[in-house]
Amino acid sequence: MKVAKRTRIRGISTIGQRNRLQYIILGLLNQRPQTGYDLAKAFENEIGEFWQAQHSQIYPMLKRLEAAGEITHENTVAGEKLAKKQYTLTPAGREKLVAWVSEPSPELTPNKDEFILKLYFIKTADDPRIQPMLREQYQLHQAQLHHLQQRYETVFNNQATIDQAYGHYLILDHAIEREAHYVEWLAQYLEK
Amino acid sequence: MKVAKRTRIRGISTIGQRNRLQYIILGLLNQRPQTGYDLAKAFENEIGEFWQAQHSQIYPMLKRLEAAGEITHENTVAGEKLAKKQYTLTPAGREKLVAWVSEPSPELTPNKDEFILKLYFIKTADDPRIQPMLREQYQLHQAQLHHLQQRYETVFNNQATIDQAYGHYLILDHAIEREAHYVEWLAQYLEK
DNA sequence: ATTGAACATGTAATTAATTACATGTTTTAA
DNA sequence: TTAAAACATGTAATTAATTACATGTTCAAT
Repeated sequence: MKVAKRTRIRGISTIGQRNRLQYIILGLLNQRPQTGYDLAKAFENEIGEFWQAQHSQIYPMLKRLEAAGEITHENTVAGEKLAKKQYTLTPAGREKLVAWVSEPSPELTPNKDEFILKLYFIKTADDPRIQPMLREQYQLHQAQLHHLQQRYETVFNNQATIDQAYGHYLILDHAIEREAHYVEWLAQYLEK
Repeated sequence: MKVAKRTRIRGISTIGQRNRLQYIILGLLNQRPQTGYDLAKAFENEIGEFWQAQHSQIYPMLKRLEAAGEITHENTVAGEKLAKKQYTLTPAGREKLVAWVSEPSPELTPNKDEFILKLYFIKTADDPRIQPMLREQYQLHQAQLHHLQQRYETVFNNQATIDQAYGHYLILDHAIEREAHYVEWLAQYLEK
């Protein structure tokens, strides 16, 4: 069996060529049968908070997964003649999904934040660009924090929802904590 | 002038096609003239903490930047005949670097963390996979935290170094805070 | 003397992902 | 009724990045 090799620089591995989209699609189809269009929509909604994919990547991936026997589709027609393909997980697909979730994730992902990258090239504390940059990032992350908090209040307003989507709850909680902490860190270096 | 377009999903933009490597190379050459080999080394050292690039990407990029008039090179020979190309920023290259650092960075970068992605597909709090996953991530991020703290102690052991590499200091401080907070978050959900 | 690690520079093949191109249907609101 | 938004499915072109292929030199340790 072929195993993907990864470059590894002091524990931080590259992330580009791992093809996680296939697992996301399997995971989404495990929730319920869906069309490619539905999956593309999912990337504009909750999963879009932490992963992106366009329909131009999704449709070919659906064909690949079907060719591999991990999903199947059923043709349906909406209205008079609008063709739809409803995709479903096969047992093999479900197995692959479970295997992926169960296997270790021993890699740190580099966070490719352009602001951080720019800071690296600023040498002195009195560089006049620093404060405007901090202010811009403060606004950006403050807004994102509010957005995530609103999502939390909308989605997880009762214990039942948390119980039914516990992983989603965890990662939203994590994202909120991360943004709150980012904002705090920025505030620490912002001049009053 | 052609301007790169970006997809945007509720403020989170994609990051793939932005070609930041060119700016990193300009930034590194601004510090001092260097060879492609030197630049590749830099990605194994401090800049490697938050950005990666292989020599197979660096050498072609150097040619592109030189063709664009942003860098030039000088041939030197080490020992008897080992050819080296020492690259230097041109005024145009320096201008481009300054422009990039100065322009806004109004985008949030999605953090493509595989562990987070897997969590999303776990539905209930009593799923037996959660605790082992949390423990694995705890170890991973604890180790990374220690690594970053050691780097901090090695590199920034005096005020003069902080003053001369203030941006680097900021981002290392940020990375340490981020990891410490990640570890705390994991601990919160770890069963004793 | 020899050998392995580090120095040094490239190209080729492949994959993932983005952006653009392309076409048609159904629903909803003005 | 008509026009725009949303539904629905694809392909093509391009870019960034990874992995592998390819070659040769110099230095340090044995």
